[in-house]
Amino acid sequence: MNNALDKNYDAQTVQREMWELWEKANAFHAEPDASCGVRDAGCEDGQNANRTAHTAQRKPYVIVIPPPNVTAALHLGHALNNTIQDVLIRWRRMCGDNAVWIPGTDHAGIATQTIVDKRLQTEGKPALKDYKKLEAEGYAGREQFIALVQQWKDEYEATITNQLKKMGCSCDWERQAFTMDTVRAKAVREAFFQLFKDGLIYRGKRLVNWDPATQTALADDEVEMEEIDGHFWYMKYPLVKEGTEGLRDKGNEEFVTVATTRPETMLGDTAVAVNPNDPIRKHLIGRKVLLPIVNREIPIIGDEYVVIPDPESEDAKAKYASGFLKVTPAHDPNDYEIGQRHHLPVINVMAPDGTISDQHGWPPEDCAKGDAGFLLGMDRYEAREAIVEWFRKNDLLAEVKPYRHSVGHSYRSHVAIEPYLSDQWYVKVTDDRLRGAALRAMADGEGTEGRRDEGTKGKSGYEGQLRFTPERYAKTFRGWHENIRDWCISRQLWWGHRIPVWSQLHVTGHDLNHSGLLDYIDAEQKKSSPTVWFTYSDITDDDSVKKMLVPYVPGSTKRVRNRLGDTYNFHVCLRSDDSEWINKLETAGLVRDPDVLDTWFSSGLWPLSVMGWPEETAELAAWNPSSTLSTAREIITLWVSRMVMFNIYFRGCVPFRDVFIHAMIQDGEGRKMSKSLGNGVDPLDIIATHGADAMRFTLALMTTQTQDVRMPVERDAASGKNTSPKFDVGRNFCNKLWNAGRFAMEVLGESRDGGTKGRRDEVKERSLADRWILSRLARTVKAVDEALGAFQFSAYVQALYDFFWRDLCDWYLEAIKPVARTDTPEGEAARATLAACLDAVLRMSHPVMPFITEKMWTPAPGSPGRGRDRSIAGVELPGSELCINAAWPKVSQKLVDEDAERRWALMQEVVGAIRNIRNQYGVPPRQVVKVTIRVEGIEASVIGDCVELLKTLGGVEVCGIGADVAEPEGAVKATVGSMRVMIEGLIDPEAEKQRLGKRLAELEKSRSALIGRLNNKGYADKAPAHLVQQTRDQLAQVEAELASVGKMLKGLG
RNA sequence: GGGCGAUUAGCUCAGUUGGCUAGAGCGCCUCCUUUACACGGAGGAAGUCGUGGGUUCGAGUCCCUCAUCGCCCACCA
Repeated sequence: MNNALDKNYDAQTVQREMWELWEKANAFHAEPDASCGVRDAGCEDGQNANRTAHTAQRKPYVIVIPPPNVTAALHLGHALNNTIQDVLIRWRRMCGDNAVWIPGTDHAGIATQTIVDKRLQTEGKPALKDYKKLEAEGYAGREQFIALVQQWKDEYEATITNQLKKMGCSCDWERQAFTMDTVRAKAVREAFFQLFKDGLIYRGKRLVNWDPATQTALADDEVEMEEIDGHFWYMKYPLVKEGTEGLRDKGNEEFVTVATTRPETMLGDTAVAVNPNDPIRKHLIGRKVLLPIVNREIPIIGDEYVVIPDPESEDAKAKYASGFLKVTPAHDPNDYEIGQRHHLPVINVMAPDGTISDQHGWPPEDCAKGDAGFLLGMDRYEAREAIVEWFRKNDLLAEVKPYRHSVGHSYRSHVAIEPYLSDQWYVKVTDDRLRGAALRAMADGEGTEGRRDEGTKGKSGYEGQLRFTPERYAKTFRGWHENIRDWCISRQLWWGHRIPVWSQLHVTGHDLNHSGLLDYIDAEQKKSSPTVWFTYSDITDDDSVKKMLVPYVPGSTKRVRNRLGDTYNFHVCLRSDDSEWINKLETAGLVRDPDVLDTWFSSGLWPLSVMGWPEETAELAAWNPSSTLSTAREIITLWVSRMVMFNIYFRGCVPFRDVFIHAMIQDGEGRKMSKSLGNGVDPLDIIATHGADAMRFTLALMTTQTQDVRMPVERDAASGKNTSPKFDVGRNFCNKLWNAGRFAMEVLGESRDGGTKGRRDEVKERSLADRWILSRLARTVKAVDEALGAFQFSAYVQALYDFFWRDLCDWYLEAIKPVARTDTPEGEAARATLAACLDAVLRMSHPVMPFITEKMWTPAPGSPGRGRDRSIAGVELPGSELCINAAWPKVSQKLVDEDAERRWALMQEVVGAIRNIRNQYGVPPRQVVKVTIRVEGIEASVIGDCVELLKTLGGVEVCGIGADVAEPEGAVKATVGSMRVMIEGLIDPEAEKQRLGKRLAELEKSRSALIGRLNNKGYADKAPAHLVQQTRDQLAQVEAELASVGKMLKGLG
């Protein structure tokens, strides 16, 4: 390795070298320290006061990465989030914590499956459809397809890992996890089993968000609303004459008119509703209508959900409403609820692909009663047109109005969601053990109102432990849980954790008993740690639509035994892939559920599963709960919520203490970055053009608490890659740091003491410059600690920037140049101070710019670091081989020196005035000018002590300082507070006299013009007042300048 | 429709219990290749802090109104 820093900073080489150095040192790896966990250590103070560095008892600091989806490479948003996490981890590691950052990836069920399918299609290869066909024919199509997805996953997992490493992420790479690897699979099985056993997982027939394209159910939050230009169709349903039910009186018909945006669902109508408070229509409640096309007779019911029409209303619904609402329980969530309230039949008229069908809940005999046959097999949109056309032809279409409204679309396939009645598995998140616990977990009163069950006496280990930053996101979290519905967890996909349930539907108790299954299960369920658990629903005397699954307790197959004649849907959950049990179940005729789990089920377990749960590992004991979760706000509901509920449920504690919600990165126009817009930026591209440190620095600088980050994107002509000039800031900072380091090392290296001789000097001996810069250092360390503790990454970077560039480089380095290389006490002290400051800067910068700081740490003997202790009085900088492991600087606040700061500020002002004058008069940089300063009182002595500094920084020769120094002839003067700074020799008196004389003439001319105008009676009386005033003001200004110029002329003699 | 956030120099943003003569970076203008750095240095111009009210000795900061933009949630009559 070189002994000195190269002239130019080569980010790419440094990144490679430093990464190898860290890997060789195994610097990222941590082992759990069994003696203490986050949960014991952290409550009283999660942020600071963590100065137990290098002692035996280390506090854990744990971050579990939000696992990126293996669907695609990481983008800038990930770069931001992972920069934040790495900053925190590296900071805490340097503070002496046992810091660990656990990496991993997410299988991202539907997203990955869809992307792989799409790619296969575009490549013209056999795609999902074809494998489904194979599977149907018994040829293991499922396995083959999953193998292809696995390939994709391997590829992208490698890509993502590489990206994170290139960014410098100091994850414990030995602990890399994947949501679908064997350890995580075990956690998923255990969690599912426990929830199943505890009655928190049930099978329900409900309206789900059905994606007819991918043919799977979606969670509520996988549905995106899109504005659609649609129509309102007003359709007339003939009233059945009272007393003549079943007959249609062709001659003298009455109608009710329903309004709908979805005419095709009318096939499944089972009622028409009116508001019981509707004075005009309520009398029709109890009557019946004959549903056109289908000839189904359906009741008119009263339900307050119905909006009473009001054409004047601002509300679109009231404006468009007809007062009659068609009720289609199978195809609309609200109608479904109305149906439940009124015990209406549920008639599903569509197949899973969105075509009209009488095979999925519409009894063929009911369908055959009317004329609906021609619609069977039509796509829902075709059927819509056909039905509208039918109504038109039969003179039953009253009106059509255009209507813009939003419609749910699949976030994957982007087709409109069909509310669809189907059998799905649900987690009963509305249970107080899940939802209630999550609400109670929130800190600072957030969540305490959610505590409804006073029976839970006192705090139970998790309450009030969860804190959001920025705080406002606690509201999002709370609101979500208050309105949550049970969570549909089954997905009709192949890529995912397969649901560990074996079922037999419509089976009699006799059959179950006969196979001996009930005996096996009884025996197993009595064990303290059973492998199987069963539930059933009795479908004999109730339609399965309403019946939920009944979880059963040990020994209670009795009920089935007692009613062997009944028919059941029978479900058995297996805790593990126990082949003996699988054999028993399948012999008995049970079949494994083909569905997989919602991807969020496994990511919800992430903080547990990465620690090896359900095994009682040392990691689990020490590192769950973790310390901080850093994530994007769009994921608070999808992910954070579920982790909190699961962790509390399975382990009785929160999964993490702090949730930091970071900003979103948008493009220059405030749009989301996305592939379709082509405005996405690959972090690797930025690393190539600007360097990893520059990227991290810039991202951290832009991360404020309130604003999303706008990132103007440019296309680099040479590479064709997207980049942004925003990252120049970071690159420039790196460059500056590099060069300041080179300068310092040169100065320290030249001297015999290497900058260590003055280290034990006393404060009183320090020069003003030393006192001042150490005061600034003390303030900076404090500011940086506070910023990082409060997740204020921008403030952290800004404080570094100001101290290093503005104070250290612009002023201190320049100030000490004359003495820095001298073999004097002052020179020694300056070198020690410089070494300490730069060393501290490297340490403080390391979390955000790890590569360059590590590089600058190691190379030269005279340089900071290399195991060398750089401490000086009040500044603790113990030696360390590597920067990554160096102790975080500890600086005494006693170094804050307000007197030195005041003196320095005064000196800076004088220098500023001098420089201003020099610039204005075009004095060449090296030309020394003569300055005289008129100053009184204490300030006189302050400035008097700064003569050398003024000389160095202002390029002046000081001719006089004092209250009554004579004003030099022909001097240029400036006022600084009560001081007067005068520089002579800049003005050629004759030329200046001429210039001023000319100006004097101009001013006098304009003065007489203004006076003339004001003396004009007409003007003074008639012109608008403000104009007159303006003229007066102008005159006053001219007078003032005249006086000034006159004085100057007099001064020139 | 409900909620949250934003609106400060040409651009991107700071401004944490009300005291600001409102800051930074980029860009712009002038000067400078001086032996750490032109990815640099010195200086400069540039804002009635979205609108309209209110509270206060004092408001970018607190309250209300409106406008514009963004996000989240709800909703296929």
